[in-house]
Amino acid sequence: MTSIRTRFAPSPTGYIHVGNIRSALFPWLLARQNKGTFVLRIEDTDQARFVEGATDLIIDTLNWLGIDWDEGINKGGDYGPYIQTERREHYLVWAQKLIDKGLAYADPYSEDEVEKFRLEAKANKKAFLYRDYRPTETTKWDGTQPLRFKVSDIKRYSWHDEVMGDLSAGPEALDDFILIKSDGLPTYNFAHIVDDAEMKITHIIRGLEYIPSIPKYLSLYEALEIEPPIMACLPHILAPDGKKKLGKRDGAKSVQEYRKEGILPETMLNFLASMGWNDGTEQEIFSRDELIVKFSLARVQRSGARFDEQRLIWMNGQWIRKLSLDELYDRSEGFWPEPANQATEDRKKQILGLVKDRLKTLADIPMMTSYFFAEPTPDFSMIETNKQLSSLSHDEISSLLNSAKNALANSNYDADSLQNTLNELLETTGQKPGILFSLIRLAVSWAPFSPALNDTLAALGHSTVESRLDSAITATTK
RNA sequence: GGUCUCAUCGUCUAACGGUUAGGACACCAGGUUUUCAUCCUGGCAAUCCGAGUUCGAUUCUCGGCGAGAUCACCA
Repeated sequence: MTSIRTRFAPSPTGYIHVGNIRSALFPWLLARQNKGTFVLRIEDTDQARFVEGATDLIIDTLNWLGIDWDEGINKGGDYGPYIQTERREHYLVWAQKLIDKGLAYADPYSEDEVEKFRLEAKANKKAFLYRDYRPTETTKWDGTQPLRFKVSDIKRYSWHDEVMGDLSAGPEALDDFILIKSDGLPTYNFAHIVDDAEMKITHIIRGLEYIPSIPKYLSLYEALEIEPPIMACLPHILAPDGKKKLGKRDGAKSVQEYRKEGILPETMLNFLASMGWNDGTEQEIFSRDELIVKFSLARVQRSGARFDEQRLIWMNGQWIRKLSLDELYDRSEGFWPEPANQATEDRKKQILGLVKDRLKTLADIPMMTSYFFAEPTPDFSMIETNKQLSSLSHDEISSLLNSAKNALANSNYDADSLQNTLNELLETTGQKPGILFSLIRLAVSWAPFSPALNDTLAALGHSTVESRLDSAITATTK
């Protein structure tokens, strides 16, 4: 059996959004699972929509996710080039085969004329088919006109789709579509067939918006005498707040945006895979390696799935807790608050370990940790609005803080002895933990929440705690 | 309008034709004797409608309704 070769073939027309990237993930999983080959090809035949730098963005995104390719751009391979605009001669060779067989002809009409046909068909409430207007006589194709495919076998096509099952479509789906545009570049419809054949792609995996076009491809495969590869169409990912296919127009976020919002690549991979796929068990969290082992096209869902950000964030929390501290630290680069730049790696890891259970995204790091690296700004309204603390008078507050300061002065400042000190303090002051600990917590952090008090104090250290308590006492006494 | 596809809790989903229709997110309540979170318990909540096949249908068939995709010199 020949080994599996799959591909991802994006167009460099802008950012990759989360809906697109799944058509990279699934073929990649399939290739890795079968020790096959994954190819990255750039489909840049639409010059009008070409966006400078888009290819780099695609590469960055794939790199971040850990979706690596064996052949293609930046990698080379035996079937290159892997950029369509560099493959013009390849398409011309195949086009010539069709011309020689009388299965391709020059389109004599202007765009306006074709548009008129289209409107006419619409007015008659008929589907527009170019072949209804097929010219009886054509001139030799000189490369300045569009080259059209001449469908010769108008019939119903049936084929098998690895995800959708058995599909079929009637003759209405067949037409004389354009193979090569008047600018000399092929259309997707032609180019991908040539490329996939030359690159020996065994499985084409793409979105289900291609289903209506597949009969056209099948008729072209026949004309070209190419054995069609295995095909699989993926259900759409739908916008979070609608039922429509997720698209840039509806504000679909790019993968990079989620990256900036502190989503881990592990989460993204896991989440995208589990939208429309599951292994039949109750497992929710899958690592990259587990996905590679367990993935199968046969278990891909047929209906569309909404992109649920709440679930994404939940899953991110799961992954944050699952990663080792070192792994998490690696992922945290670029998310630390400004003042943390002065801190050592060990110090940052220590703090990260403290807040790990509290993080939902990496973007929470500054809010959770900044008071460990810089003086917080006291905000006494936090005391006034606190349910437990609001009833305390200024005198009571400064007296409690003073007692705390005195008691803590003798502590060793490790988490255990601090806890002992704090417990003793509860007894001597006769206060409830909810009051005493909340007050100390606020006075040293001025944050809405923080790790366990003893851990927080230990991480801050003796002198910092003391000076923050002093400031709080001074401010209260005033 | 033509062609094509899809259909289980609000959301993501599971269920050889036989289950009290399961899990997860979200939400609600409680516990983990400091906040926030983590973690643990419990709760709420679904087979689009109608026929047919069958002893038995979420599952198979047909018809509706509904939703989506597509009908480019875009991919």
